Amino acid sequence: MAMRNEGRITTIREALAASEMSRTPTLFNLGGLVIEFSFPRKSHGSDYVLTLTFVDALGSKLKAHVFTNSIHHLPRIRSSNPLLLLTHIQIKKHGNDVYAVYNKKYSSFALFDPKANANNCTTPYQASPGFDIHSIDTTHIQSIFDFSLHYQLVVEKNEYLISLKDLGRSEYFDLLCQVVHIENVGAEDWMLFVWDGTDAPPLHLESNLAEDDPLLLEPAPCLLNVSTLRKFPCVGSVLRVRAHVDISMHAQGMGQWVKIRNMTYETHSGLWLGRLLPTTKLMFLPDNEPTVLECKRAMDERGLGKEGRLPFWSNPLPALTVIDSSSFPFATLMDLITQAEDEITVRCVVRVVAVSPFDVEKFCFDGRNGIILTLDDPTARIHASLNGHDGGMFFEDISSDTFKRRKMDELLGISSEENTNPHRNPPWIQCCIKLDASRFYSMCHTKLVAS
DNA sequence: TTAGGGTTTG
Repeated sequence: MAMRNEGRITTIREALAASEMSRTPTLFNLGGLVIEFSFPRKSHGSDYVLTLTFVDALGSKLKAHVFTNSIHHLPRIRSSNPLLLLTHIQIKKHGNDVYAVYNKKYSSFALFDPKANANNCTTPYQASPGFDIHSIDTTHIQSIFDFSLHYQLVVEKNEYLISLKDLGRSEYFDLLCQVVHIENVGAEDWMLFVWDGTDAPPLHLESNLAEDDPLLLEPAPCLLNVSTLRKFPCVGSVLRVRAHVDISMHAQGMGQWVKIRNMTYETHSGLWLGRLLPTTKLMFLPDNEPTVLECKRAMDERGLGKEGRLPFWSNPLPALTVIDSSSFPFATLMDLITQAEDEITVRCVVRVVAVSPFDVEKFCFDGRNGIILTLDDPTARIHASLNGHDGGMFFEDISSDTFKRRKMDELLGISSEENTNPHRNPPWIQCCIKLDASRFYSMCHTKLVAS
């Protein structure tokens, strides 16, 4: 195969033009900044594959497909816009799409973090075995380094880009968000925790409440310890996103902003669960990217006091409950979960998504006896007890079991035409919740309105 | 070789 200009790095534009003209396959050296990439995965052939898009010093973009024997030999993109050098690369066409193909037999690559080595452009953080920096004209490398230091990535907005508050609007979507945590939840299963400061919409639930089912607290099995949860934001929803690929080698420090392109979602027991697709692409964004700044500004406007603690979706608040004291501070359920103090009572706006026992005739509020309520807000879901004196107070104005049943149905969003509506939509209520020294939650100072 | 893709009413 013919190599064009050995040692020289060609511009993308030049390589495309030359490959168009040439009748025989030609190899090129290319260099640029990686702006988007797929997760590493097994190809349908014998190799592992990762695709990426890079931009060169003239602003041209090109996709590259990298095939290697081992998943560990694929490029690792660990920061926003690393510098990529590709040598002995073939340009191929598929329909109207043109892309670079990395062949493990004769191609090589190297990745540099220009921000980490501004003064040393010859030390890659990762290189394929065949890579030799001395085979490339260093003046070309320097020009790409210079370009990288001034490059400002700007996310192109399109109709697929949504915020978490728009979740469910389309089956496939893009998300611009901050990664707050990554957890390995099985051999090949990873969970990504992402946040953009907005509240995911409340979901409808199955009307058919299984007997005394307190519902799941997480959309998929994944237990996080309190120290991890304490690093999560307390306002806005943190979406759990399931990934069936090893995302560990791209794992960033907490707080990295990303654009996830082409993902989807599922729902489980009224909880959102995002899902990465084999075609999902990731873009690391610098903290000063304009769309990121817009996101942060919206968060600042929401404020962090009382207003910021009220679910975006709870206005107007139906008057189903009253509280007997307004002296407790407003909090989200995540405020409560991550609370460092031993004991505290707060005011929350939540939905009652389940109750155990379901049968009101089994309700008993003697001493420590009571019921378990499953409460959620845009930030979390918890089990809270309602017992003893607080339980008595909650139902103080509700005398008969028939009335109690009607009020509980109202609270759980069960429609009176039971057989016609398969879903229920619990209304928002205000309540007080106490966290005790054993980290149990209980509802208190709250009363159902008898009407 | 593999992937490629903004996605299916047959």
